[in-house]
Amino acid sequence: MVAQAQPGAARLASPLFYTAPAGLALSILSGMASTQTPISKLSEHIGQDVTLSAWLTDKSGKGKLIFLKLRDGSGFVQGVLSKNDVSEDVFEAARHLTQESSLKLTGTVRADERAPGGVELSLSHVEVVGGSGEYPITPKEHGIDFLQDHRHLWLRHRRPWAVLRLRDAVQRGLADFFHGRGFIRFDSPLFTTNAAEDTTELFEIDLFGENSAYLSQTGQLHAEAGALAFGKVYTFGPTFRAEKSKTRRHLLEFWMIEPEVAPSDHAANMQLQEDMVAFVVRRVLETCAEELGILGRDLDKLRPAASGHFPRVTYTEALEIIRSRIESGDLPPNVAPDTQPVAWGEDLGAPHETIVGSQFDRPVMIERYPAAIKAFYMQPDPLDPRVALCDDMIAPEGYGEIIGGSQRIHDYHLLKNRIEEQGLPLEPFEWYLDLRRFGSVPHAGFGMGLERFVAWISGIDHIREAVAFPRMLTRMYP
RNA sequence: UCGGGAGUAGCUCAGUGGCAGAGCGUUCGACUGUUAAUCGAAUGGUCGUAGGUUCGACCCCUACCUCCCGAGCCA
Repeated sequence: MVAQAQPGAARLASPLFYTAPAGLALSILSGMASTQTPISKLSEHIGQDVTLSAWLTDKSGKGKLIFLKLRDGSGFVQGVLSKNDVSEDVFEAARHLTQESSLKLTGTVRADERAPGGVELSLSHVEVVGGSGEYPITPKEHGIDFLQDHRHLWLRHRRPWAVLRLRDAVQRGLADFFHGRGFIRFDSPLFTTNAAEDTTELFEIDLFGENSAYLSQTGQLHAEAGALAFGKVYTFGPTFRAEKSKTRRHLLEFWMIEPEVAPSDHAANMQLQEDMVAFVVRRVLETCAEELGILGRDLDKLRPAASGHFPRVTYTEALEIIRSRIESGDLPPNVAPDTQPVAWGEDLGAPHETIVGSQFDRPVMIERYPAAIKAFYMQPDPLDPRVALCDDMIAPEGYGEIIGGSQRIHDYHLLKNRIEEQGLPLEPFEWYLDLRRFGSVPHAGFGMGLERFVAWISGIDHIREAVAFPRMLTRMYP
């Protein structure tokens, strides 16, 4: 069970904070705002006295020295408390500080080779703002189930800190990329009445008894309406898939960015994917050295993707790669040795994607899958109608599919036939067919799963860590 | 849904058909440079749940629950 902080102890430790009259509290808070120094800025204040608010992540002692490991959200630093520098009361109280107590500290910033990060605080005063009970996540090892149960607290630790800051950097990079190219953000609804693909993957929502709706599994169809109105749009938001998948690549609720461009075609669509991924990888390499370092990410495995030039292979070529790799017995370590080759017309499984991905040092795009195994809205290749003008982008290092995209059918009759062939009802798609009745044009787009992308960038082995509070078959709490 | 693995102290795990264990954490004490500090002491249990076999079950059997890994499906 989660240990509770003891409010009584906190009040005792800092009576002023809890009992001060409103006016006084306000002046304290405004004073804090003007003098607080974030840990990330400490290196700009060497030799100066600073005040900061932070949480205690760990503590160790050496007789008349106490080392406080501090975190304030912006970064991490060590504070040193020497018995000679502070009053007996402060030193004695510091000896008994508990993990994750929130503190207000005053001290001198000092460059010190012995400190990780090169900067250290010589503390002159420490005051407890909020006490902490027996904090469950210790500096020792924990299992994933325990950590997930305490995700609300686990977020405070280094690894989630690094991953979720990378997620933020990726999201900002994506927004900058698209706006730099004249896209507008155009967000699709989350309640929908029609499935883009298989209805078994939809979460049904009861709407006041009479009607039902579904949680959106893609924003693409509505984004197509946006593209025909604005030219270049992207939707970005949560999507929901009722897949009973228990793998490192699946969430029930995940965030997807879906650009859609009109007019556009298959070739331009693939180039856009490559440019987007390369741009964001470059951005992360430039701005997130600390986060990548905390995660121990091998940057040499990330750098090739920053320079673009992603290989493209057709589905048919991919089958040949898979067949020859299986025949030679040269399989990646995480692919089962009994993996079978794929016959033309069958879909690729995750192990097959891993085999193809392992051929290259950067993402690879597999294009022109058989139309029969792909979604109804994908444009058939005019040179070979058996295949669709579509592609999947496979991340290296076994991270699997991060993007799926296609040129969309722009011909009214062809689209209507495809909907009917799939056994889907026409009525919910009337608005979608309207897009072809009125000034249709070849257009294309794709969807990228944010958490899969972040997992690859971070080098973490499961996408549940790429989102603050993952929603999975076995996880709805906290 | 299918296949494999696991469930014992707050955490990570060992364990044997016959008295329930270790390390870490926590608490107290020592130590002026710790980095998962070290040293000494204290603290800690419905052995996932229910039933069965047995003189005796944490251990063997059955069912169920939960989690982990993989497959399918996908981003």
